[in-house]
Amino acid sequence: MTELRADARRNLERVLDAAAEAFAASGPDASIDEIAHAAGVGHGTVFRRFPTKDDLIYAVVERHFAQMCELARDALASDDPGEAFFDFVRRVAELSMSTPGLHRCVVHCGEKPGAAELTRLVAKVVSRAQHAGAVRADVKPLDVQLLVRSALTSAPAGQWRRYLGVVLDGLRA
Amino acid sequence: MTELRADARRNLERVLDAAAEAFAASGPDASIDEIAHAAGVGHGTVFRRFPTKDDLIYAVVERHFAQMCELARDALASDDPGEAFFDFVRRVAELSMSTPGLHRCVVHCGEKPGAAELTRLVAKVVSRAQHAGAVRADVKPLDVQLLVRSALTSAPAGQWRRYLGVVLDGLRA
DNA sequence: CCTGAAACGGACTGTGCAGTCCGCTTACGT
DNA sequence: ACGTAAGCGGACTGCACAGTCCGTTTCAGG
Repeated sequence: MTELRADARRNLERVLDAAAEAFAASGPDASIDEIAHAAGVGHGTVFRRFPTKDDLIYAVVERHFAQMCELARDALASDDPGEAFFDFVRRVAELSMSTPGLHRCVVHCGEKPGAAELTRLVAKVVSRAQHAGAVRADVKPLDVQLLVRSALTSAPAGQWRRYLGVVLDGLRA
Repeated sequence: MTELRADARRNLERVLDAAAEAFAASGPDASIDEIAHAAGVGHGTVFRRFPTKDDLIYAVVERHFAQMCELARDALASDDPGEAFFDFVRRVAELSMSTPGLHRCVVHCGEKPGAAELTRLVAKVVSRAQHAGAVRADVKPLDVQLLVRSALTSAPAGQWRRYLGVVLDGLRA
C-alpha cells in the first residue's frame, strides 16, 4: 500500500502542494485543471490519487489540521507554558490569515477530518498556560477559539494583528 | 423609463423576490435558472432586466441595503433614541442572520452600491443614542459594526442572540 | 538490458451554467 | 376591435468544469 513508485510519490506531493496553495487562495472553487497545471502534471494524475475533488479538498484540510497540531505539540514541548500559549495563538492566526480560502474548504467538507486530535491538543495548551498562571482561569478552550476567530474575522483589512493583540492582552491573567 | 408594462413590472418584482430568497439561502452561487423557475418566469425574462448575473446580485444587495436604511430611518423617527438604537441593532442582526448567503454577495460585488447612505444614517443613530446618554460616548459607528459583526459570526449555532445581548450590554453607558 | 506492472497525461464525455435569439403572446392606446 | 410595440420564454450556443479511458511512457527488479 505504501509501496508507491518514486515518481508517483513525487507527483502526489506536488499535487498536494499545488492544491493547498490554490485552495488557500481561491477556496474550494479552485479547479482541478488549475491545480494539475500548477503541479506540472496532467489532471488524470490528480484524479487517480483523489477520485473526487472532495477527496482532494479533504486531504488538504487534513494536512492543514496536522500543521496546527504540530504547532500545538511545539507549544506543549516548550518549558514556558505561558509564552508558548501566546506564541501558539499568534502562529495559528498567522497560518489561517495567510490561507483565507481554507476556511471555506473546512466548511465545505462538513464534518471535520482530524479535528478531534486538534481539539484535544489545544485544550492541553490552554490548561497548561492557565496552570502556570499566565492565562486567566475562567476561560475555556472554546472561548479562546471564538474570541480569536472573532478578532480575526471582524478586523478591518490589515488590522488583524492589532486586534489579536488586544484579545490576547485580555486573556492574560 | 418608468413606463413599464404592468406584466413586466409584476415579473420584475417576482424575480427580485425569488433572487433575494435564493441568494440569501445559497449565496451568489444560486443559478439564474433556479431563480427564474422560483419566480415562475423563463430565464430569458431575467436576463432582459438584468443583462448579467452580477447585475441581479447587485440589485438584490442594493435592496438589502435599502431595507437596513429603512430600519435606520425608523430608529431616527423614534422619540427614545436609546431604545431605538438597541432595537435597530437587534433588527439588523435579525435581518442579516436570516439571510446568511447575502454577506457573500456583498463581498462578491466588491465596492458596495448604496453603502454611503447607510453609513451616514447609522452614524446618526449612534450619535443620537450617545447624546441621550444611552450608549457610551467612547465608541464610534465602526466599532459598533465590528463588535456586532464579530459577535454574530463567531457565535456557535443558535447562540447568536445571547452573544449579541452581551455585546449590547457592553455598549450601554 | 529487458520486461511487466505501475504511473502518466491528454483526449473525451457529460453536466450545469451564463448569456443570446427569435417566433409567439399580451397589454394597451386609439 | 384591432394594430403594434413591448414583453415573454424556451431552444440554442459556448464555456468551464468534474470525472473516465486508454495508448504511451517510465520505473524497478531480475
